[in-house]
Amino acid sequence: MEETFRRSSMEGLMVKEETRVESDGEDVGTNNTGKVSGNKRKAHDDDSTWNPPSSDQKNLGTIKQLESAKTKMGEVREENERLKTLLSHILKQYQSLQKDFSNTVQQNQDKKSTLTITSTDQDQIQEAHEFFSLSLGRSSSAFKIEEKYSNIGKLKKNDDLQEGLALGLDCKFEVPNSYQTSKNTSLENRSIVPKEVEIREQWPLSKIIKTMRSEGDEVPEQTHPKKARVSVRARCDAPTMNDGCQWRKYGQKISKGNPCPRAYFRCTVGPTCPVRKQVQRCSEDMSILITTYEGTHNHPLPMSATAMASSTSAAACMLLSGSTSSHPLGTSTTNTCANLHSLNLSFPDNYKSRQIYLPNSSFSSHPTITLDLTAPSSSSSLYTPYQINRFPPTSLNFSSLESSTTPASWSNGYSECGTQSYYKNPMVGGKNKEYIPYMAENNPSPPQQPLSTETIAAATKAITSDPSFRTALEAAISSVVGSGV
DNA sequence: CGCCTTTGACCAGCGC
DNA sequence: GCGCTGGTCAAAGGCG
Ligand SMILES: [Zn+2]
Repeated sequence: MEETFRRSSMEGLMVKEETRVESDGEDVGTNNTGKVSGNKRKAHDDDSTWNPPSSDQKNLGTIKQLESAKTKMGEVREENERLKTLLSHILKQYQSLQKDFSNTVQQNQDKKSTLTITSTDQDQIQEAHEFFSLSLGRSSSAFKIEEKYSNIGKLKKNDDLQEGLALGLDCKFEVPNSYQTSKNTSLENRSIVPKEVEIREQWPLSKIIKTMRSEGDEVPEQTHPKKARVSVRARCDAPTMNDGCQWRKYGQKISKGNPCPRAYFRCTVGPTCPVRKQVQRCSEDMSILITTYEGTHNHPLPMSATAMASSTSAAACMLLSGSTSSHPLGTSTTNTCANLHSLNLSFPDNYKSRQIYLPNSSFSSHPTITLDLTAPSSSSSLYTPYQINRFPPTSLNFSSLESSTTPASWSNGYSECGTQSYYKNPMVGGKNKEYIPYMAENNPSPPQQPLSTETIAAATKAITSDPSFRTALEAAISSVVGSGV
């Protein structure tokens, strides 16, 4: 399975690479300025030589065209080489990550050997493996995106582009600097929507959960399925964080124990998008803004919004996947995870890790991942040791990550905040075509019963110790933080 | 005019 | 059953 996927994804990569070069050639060819080494191009060249030799000027022009074509061809070849280098780089990283991951899984298994090893664990591990393979499969399209981006000459939206680039790079594949510079090459091509991603059917999580629940006979159907949440704590003076998405406020409440009202927002990018977020100031420190995301988008997202979105969906997957796979519909779970994780983001190197912990809010019935951007950067305080709760807390400390140059806004514990008017965000109004397909929660990944402590713990541990997950979360936060730039 | 925010009403879950 | 609380709805009004 895994191998199959990896292979197929590799083929996809190759095919796309070739396709790209060819199409470039054709583009160039139609302009009569370029030449590419394929047979196709030779045909073009022959065409040009068939011109009646009536005018020397025409011949001269043809020669000049040929020269420039050669030059361009050289450029294309260079780029091709770069891409190949990049590909091998990615593969190397993938392999090392896979090693890491299997190590982690093994450690996990060892630790759990004292406990009863349930089928859930096995499945989980399997899922995780499948995630890797599938995500690489996705990365082929991601790679395509990269390629396309590499052709964008102007770097106006460089930040967003980087996000887009990173978005495609699953499993912490980092873009080599040499490659990044290659974005300076000319040519214009922005149609960057891999169909394979677009096509994916999209299921609201709640629907899925209900479906799953109805399959499981003993569990009574609940009106509010427990959706995983991602909570972000950041210092922010503005009323809300600008995460690149479009939100409509649909409610406000003064919650108990906090004088500051909690605002409820709903994603309005897609008409049926189930994503919600809650924004509330911390009662202890009013400068801290707590933003809680719930659900995953079922529509394409602006570049600036994808990181956060993928993080939430990844979190949802992470927290919900643990108990499902022992059921007949486990395959769907796997898919979900694959989808979600495939959206993992690698990030431009300059992000310092932050605390990420999974208290799984014992106070609410929602499993929650909390990302704390407010603590001093190198703080290593671990949150909440294990407790026996419905959703046992798990803590993570990411400060040990190697990549570390903190953006100024982060190092202060401050994040960029947008204004309330998200719709004013130039990235959102449809002016930009840098939408990347974002599919998530399109497949069932719900628990059919309350998650067992061990399962959740194992799931969170396994996944969060996975570098790609860390990367994804970092990316998400970074996106939120940097989206306003 | 369309989309937004505001805000009180309403609903469901939960504990007693 | 009742009250509390969190979350959502929807009418009303504002804004560009
Ligand atoms: Zn959405």
